[in-house]
Amino acid sequence: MITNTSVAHRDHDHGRCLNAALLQAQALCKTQGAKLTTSRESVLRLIWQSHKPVGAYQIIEQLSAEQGKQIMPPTVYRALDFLLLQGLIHRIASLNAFVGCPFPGAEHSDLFMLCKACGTVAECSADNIDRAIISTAAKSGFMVETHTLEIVGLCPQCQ
Amino acid sequence: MITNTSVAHRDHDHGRCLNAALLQAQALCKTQGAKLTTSRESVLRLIWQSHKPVGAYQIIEQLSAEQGKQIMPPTVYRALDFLLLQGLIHRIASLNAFVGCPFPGAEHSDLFMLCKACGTVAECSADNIDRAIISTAAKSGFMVETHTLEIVGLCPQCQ
DNA sequence: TAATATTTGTTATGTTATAACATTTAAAAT
DNA sequence: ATTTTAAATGTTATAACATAACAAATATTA
Repeated sequence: MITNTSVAHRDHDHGRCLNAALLQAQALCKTQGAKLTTSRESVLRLIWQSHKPVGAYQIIEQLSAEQGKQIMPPTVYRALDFLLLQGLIHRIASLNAFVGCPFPGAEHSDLFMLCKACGTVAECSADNIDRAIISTAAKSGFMVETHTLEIVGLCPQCQ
Repeated sequence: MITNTSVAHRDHDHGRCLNAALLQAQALCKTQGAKLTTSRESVLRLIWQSHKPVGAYQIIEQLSAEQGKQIMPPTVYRALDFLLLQGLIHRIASLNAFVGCPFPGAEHSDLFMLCKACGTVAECSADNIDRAIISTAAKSGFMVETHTLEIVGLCPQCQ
């Protein structure tokens, strides 16, 4: 099991999360031959401003403010598509929002713990859950390809 | 484990699904003191036209055609809200679409198996997965309230 | 049958996301 | 170096999903 819960749902020096995410992104893109352009990196940085999922239009607004000119939706959605493709961010379907992936590059299934009090999200990859899902689906003859698991509740700090 | 996979993902007489769903809905609403009005029942019937999730605007379109007049979004969204509240339908977050609940009234957690080939969805409630989710979250000190689990893959018929 | 609560109708708008095509920038081939 | 090609970005418009706010009608209760 890998998870960032001990960081995301606790007090921590978030600058380190941000730094690590950007460095990892640069490294990952280099090995993949993918171009982490300025605009893409800006979007990634905004997403990593906290552990709370960020909506596309929030990004548009902040990016426009930063750059002193109106940024259009396609600009941001294209960056988001790129970041999703590279596995640098995830989309939280139940919120229509995006969050940084704490372990990009590493093979993992995604499970998100959304705290309904503070809004932060921790990610976790748990083999036992994956196995339970695959075997349960198999009982119905269903072949699993991917899955989305979003858990809502209270994080340790908010209980 | 309860599931409708042996129906949803197989050839079957769908008229029986539709009938059962409507009868169950009427019974459930009666015991709950909730009013299953004509308009609400129409929306439920449209959702149960198949095991494929239906978008709100698809419902608006079909309902408008049925009734020979333009139905407005709030009408449909209000019906959807009612049906969701009564547990008669579910929302599939990753698709922004709605699907009928095959076992309304029965206490169950929701797990959806979406076939990416034929588009049908089966629902399943599996204790082992629920337990795995709760215990995994607990390891992080996270208290689970609800969860959304949407599995994408191939149904038995489409493999 | 009057008062109240619930449901539905209506208008307008908010929010999220993409299509289509033009322009610019970067990379590869000559 | 310069042409060719591919990739990324800019721009305009619109599609798709969802709700706020208030008016009118219908059903329930007192």
